[in-house]
Amino acid sequence: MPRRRLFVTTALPYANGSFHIGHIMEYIQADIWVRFQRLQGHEVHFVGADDAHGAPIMLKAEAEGLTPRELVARIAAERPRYLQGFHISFDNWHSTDSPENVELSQDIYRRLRAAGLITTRRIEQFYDPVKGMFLADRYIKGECPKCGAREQYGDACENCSSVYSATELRNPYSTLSGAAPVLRSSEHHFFRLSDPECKRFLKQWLEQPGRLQPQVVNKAKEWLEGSGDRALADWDISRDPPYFGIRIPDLAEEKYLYVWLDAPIGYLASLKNYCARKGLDFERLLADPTEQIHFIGKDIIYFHTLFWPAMLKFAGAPYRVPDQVFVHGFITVSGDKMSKSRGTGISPLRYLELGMNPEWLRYYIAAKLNANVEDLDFNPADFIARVNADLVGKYVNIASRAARFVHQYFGGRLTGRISLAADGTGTLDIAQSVRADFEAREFGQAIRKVMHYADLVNKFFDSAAPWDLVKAGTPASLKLAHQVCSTCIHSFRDLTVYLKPILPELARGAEAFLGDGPLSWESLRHELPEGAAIARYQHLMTRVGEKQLDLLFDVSSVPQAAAPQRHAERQQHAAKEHAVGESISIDDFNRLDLRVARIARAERVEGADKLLKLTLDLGDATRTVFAGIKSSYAPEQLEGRLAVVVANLEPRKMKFGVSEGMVLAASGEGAGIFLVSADAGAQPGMRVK
RNA sequence: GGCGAAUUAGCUCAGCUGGUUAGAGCAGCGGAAUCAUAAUCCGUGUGUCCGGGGUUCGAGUCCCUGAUUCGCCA
Repeated sequence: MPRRRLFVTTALPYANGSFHIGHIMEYIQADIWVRFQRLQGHEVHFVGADDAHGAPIMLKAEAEGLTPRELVARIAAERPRYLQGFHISFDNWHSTDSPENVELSQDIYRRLRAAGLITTRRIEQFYDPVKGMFLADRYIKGECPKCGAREQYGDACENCSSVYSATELRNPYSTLSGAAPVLRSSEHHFFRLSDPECKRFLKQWLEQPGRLQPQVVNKAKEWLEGSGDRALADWDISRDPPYFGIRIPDLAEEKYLYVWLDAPIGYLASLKNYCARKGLDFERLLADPTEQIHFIGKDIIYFHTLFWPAMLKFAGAPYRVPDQVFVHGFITVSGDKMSKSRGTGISPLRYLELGMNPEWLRYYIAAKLNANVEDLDFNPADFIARVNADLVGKYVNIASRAARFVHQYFGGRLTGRISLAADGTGTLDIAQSVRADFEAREFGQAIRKVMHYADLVNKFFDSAAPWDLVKAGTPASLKLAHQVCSTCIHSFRDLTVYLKPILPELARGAEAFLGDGPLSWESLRHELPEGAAIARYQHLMTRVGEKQLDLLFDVSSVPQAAAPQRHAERQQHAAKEHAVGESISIDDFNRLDLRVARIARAERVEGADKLLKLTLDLGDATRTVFAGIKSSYAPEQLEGRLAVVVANLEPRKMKFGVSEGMVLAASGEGAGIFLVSADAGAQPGMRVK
């Protein structure tokens, strides 16, 4: 097998927020593939980076009183904890806000300009006169020109789902300052994606067999070959100041490259930074026969199958077009889309903080991943069953049950293996097919085969019953017992090789037990020698506890980070997460039992920073509720007031007592909590709807 | 609204170009064993393969149509 050289990346996370479970899933997928390739003996360079530029970061930093760099640095500082925590084996982690990226981005821009693929033209856009900046659609709201719905963003109406441009909104205002935006023109730079030569190249690139998943090719071709108003448009790649980004070079006027142009170049910047660190030649490393492979989510197919290959192609050598782009779906939790606001998301940090084994998650994700662009569902009960049954019950159990005999009766030394089945169909040779599955990212299929193998070994052990053989105590029965147990250990070693890309730490423990040094795919070709000594068996993995999962999902006890937001993307309306939640039916609403309550008593709580203890009169009942409103209300202000309470909220045990409901209050980004009250005349116990 | 994808056992999912009584793991139920982290082994599935039409000797698999869900686009 020729040795391959692979340059592998994962999508760059936007540096305005912590990693969420979706990022971690992608890293796990890529990491398993990368580790598999390394076990094959291939040369792999696996890099990531923070995507640091763009308006959202600039504005968020400003809101927090930081410079964009300070904000990005804060986020960057927490990355290693996650990456190490989940055993992601990046060779390098860098940032798009780096000298390498400035150099490469400007170089690519210049080359594209020289190739005649950059044009400029003046366009009119809304401008916020107070804030002094141009406004992207998601920073403009107004009334829908079609149906008149209020509070709609500048690109589409959530009410009637019509699409328009921001300038068509009625009574538009800037969400940044509240000011009415004014039209202002400015010169923009465009990448001529619609150039016939460019389209021809993309078509050929897309159709190259084996490059992309078929679904992805279809999607990209839809965009590429659209006609009329669906035709592929040129790509606006410039932004006016103020902007946190990379200057457009050779221009007197201050203009910046759009963040989506410099973001993927960050892959190369990270590689270049890595090369400098390792004393490698960047250009040589990029050149043939290196395969350039990107793992991405389905939300950014557009950028990675159109813009990115076109940029690289027409920038020319040493840049090279991606050889493969592997697209995965999203992770859902119990069938629900990940949603921080509903608390169904899994916090990777919390997972680690609870001391949960990262390899449980790696295994579970691997077991459910295939090469399709399909969403993957995290189901807690399934997670427990899968991990405990497969890893502890089947795989680890093999070593555990066989090792004792080897030590007790055979001096801790192995003999050769025998056939697993009485009929001689024996050693199950799944090495080739498991290898093909890993290569094709059909991890679920690989695991199915591996676990089938583990099943066979357990059956073999059971039917051979070495405990009876040693009891019989004849030389022949002892010899057979030795062979049976040794065979299990040999098989356990095979299984460990197969699982090593997924479970690197567990494999380390198994390697220590087997005493044969680090395992690789090559290890499958020879077995442990006659008389090889194994170490005493120690537990390799504990079971997942139900309680741990309860804690993982008990989001009410941890403050949730704000939903991380990607930067401007055509395909994603990230900003909506901050706006109105998804719609619910009237039945959903009716499930809430909201009642008017009179605050009979309000007391400070000893030892609580934020809580007040409220005794509520609901007309026919009295409730005790702990409310986190201490920062805004003195207890004596509250007594006698009317409030609105969620009466059918599950009682919640808190440090200071049981809270039997929740008092409604409003709060925003700034300080201040504002209790919702009922107008005079309302009586305690009245239903609110 | 247009285009596309999905819908298979309680759960998570396999089922290639249509072909014998539709599968796996887990859960459940019944049993065995006791080496092993109560792990393991044996037995056990009457599933409108989303609904309805059609093509065919034969359809989970092809065509049409409807429903639901989800994307992309307008």
